[in-house]
Amino acid sequence: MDTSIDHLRDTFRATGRRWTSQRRLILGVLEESEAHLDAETLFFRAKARDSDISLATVYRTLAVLKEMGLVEEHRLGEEHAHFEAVRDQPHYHFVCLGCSQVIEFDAPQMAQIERDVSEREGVCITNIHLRLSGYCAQCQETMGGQCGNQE
Amino acid sequence: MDTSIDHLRDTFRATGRRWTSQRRLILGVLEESEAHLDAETLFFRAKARDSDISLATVYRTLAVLKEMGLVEEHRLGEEHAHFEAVRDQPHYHFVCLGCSQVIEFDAPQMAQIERDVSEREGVCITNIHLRLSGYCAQCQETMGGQCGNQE
DNA sequence: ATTGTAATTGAGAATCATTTTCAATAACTG
DNA sequence: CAGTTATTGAAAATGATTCTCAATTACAAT
Repeated sequence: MDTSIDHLRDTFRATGRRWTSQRRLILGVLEESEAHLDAETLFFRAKARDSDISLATVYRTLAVLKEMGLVEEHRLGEEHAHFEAVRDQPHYHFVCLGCSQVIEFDAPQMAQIERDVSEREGVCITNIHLRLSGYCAQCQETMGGQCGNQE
Repeated sequence: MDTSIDHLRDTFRATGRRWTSQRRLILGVLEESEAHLDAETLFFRAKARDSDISLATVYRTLAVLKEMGLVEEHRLGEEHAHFEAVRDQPHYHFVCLGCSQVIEFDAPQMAQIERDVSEREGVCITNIHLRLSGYCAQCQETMGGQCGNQE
């Protein structure tokens, strides 16, 4: 039978890439994690299972997985990138400026925006990044109900 | 009379900040530029008028202007940040993966998304970053009509 | 205007995330 | 199994941004 892992391996081979233990490992960690891992966190989780893996390999593998459309990169804060395995339905992110928690949400209106912009500007859209920021319910309480305007 | 520049100076003073020639210069360059300058470009344009200004001051000033809500920072590519003076109506960005051109657009549907998310999640939203990427009309032609899916 | 003070500056060093180099290794091909 | 070459680990390199520190300068109070 043709498992999803087998299929993945073939996808790698078909593009002249190799299906290495490091790549299997990194993809595994990504898929079984809550989303939004940064490279460092991913590196430590991978290292727990293969103490020889290097941070450079993590970055290289993430680049390959992005190229293959299996992983998305997000800038949730200004600092460093976060990565998540691509899932079926698209989703967007809210980041709390107080506690840094990330809330995922869907927004059906995006489809319309995409259509509008494509048509109006004649462009072809392949990626959508929507990031809202502000304060989550708890942080609003802590701050006494105010809700400023800095990022 | 109370010009907008006078008002700006007072805003600086009121928060214990100083209204320096460097800050005036940087704000000036930002406001008379097409949007989306990166720090380096801004630095060179400022340097043309004050050869002593340093890149560190550009970054420091941008940080202050962001804090004051006068400037927004965007990640239009993965590499470095771009900055633009805040204008009245919000707008969003499309970035062409072929030629890197940036197209600004408005999306009235965002207001509804903002309301939906605020209510559903109990959050308070202070910032919205929407970035679409893909291929502009010209780049689509050059590539022969295909429109892939990598960022 | 003069002076004291504290914010700001320029220059360069430092930091942080990420990428590259290079020799050694290991995945695939025949 | 052997040859080719993509991939790897380690460390150096890069690029963007931030920090350090002594010198300067804006502002407030004389």
